[in-house]
Amino acid sequence: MRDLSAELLAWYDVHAREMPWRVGPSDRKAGVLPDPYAVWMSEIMLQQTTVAAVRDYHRKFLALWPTVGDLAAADDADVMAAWAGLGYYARARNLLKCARAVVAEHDGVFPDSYEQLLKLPGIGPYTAAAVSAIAFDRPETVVDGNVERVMARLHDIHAPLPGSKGELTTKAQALTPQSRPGDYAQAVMDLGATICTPRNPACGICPWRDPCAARLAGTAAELPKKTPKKKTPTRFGIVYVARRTDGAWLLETRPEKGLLGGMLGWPGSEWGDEPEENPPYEADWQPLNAEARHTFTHFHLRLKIMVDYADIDATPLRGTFLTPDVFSPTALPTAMRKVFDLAHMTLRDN
DNA sequence: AATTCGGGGGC
DNA sequence: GCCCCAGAATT
Repeated sequence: MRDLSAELLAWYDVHAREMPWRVGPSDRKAGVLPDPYAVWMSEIMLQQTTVAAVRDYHRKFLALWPTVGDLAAADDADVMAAWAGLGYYARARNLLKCARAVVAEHDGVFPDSYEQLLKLPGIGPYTAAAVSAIAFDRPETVVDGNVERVMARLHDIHAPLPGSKGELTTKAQALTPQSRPGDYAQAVMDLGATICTPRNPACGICPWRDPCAARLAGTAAELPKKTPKKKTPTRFGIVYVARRTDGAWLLETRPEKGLLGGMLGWPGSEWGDEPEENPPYEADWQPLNAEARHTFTHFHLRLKIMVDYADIDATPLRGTFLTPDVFSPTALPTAMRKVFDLAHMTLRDN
């Protein structure tokens, strides 16, 4: 019986991807383990997000808040502003909750077990296994999109996701070695990211090409099967962009729950088929020629933009005028940033 | 089991 | 345009 994990680790020793927060295989063999805080930070940011998109944010967060204690003591608004643009903002809210829980409940030290990690905010089955394996070298099994794809192909499993997740997890667990589990977890994911890719898998140079059932059957490129998803509808909305004579912009912090929760945004209507007009204060609002278009996970959004120059003593019913010393457009989520970029062309500096 | 959460890159 | 991405929380 061949040792598949050992063969993959041999491949990983040569082909491990470079990541700023990663301790490579040679250092790990010398007994070096990464900072659990940096590993946890990377895994939260990497949820449904590419390495390329994460790199600069990870560097910025570690520079602003070098330890979990620093992050736990940070202001919520500063963390949300730093996360702006990365998406899935519940991750940022849970990031803070988790940091504060680690300080309050674990004396500022990340727990090393899957069960303890799983209890923390924002840490689910994947991230608990990843932190436990990568940061503490415990033999936990990571199951992300890469592992699902690799297992579906290795075992030629045609049952569609997400229903087949349990079966794929069982297959992945059976392969997880007791030796070098941290390297192995990263090796399977690297394999999926660089060789066993969604389209055009490079089976010819895959370390698992011989034992791969899908390669033998010629079905690798069509796996994993997924249940079909329905198409995304379009919603419409109106936003009101006001600029005061001193340069301040009228903004509001969105509710904690829901889309773009906890982020800054422009006051406006609900988003639906026919948005109602509800300006934040009475004025001669002027429509902008262009509309802001943005696509979220499950719908397209088109925002009609109304603009107004506000008097210095304007008293809005909703939102707060933020002066340039406390507001930067970089703190806006991308949809709201698109509105800013369009409105700013009209509401220029005086 | 389904839905709700962002945003960008590849094709 | 559609698919994917080191998924989690909620319903």
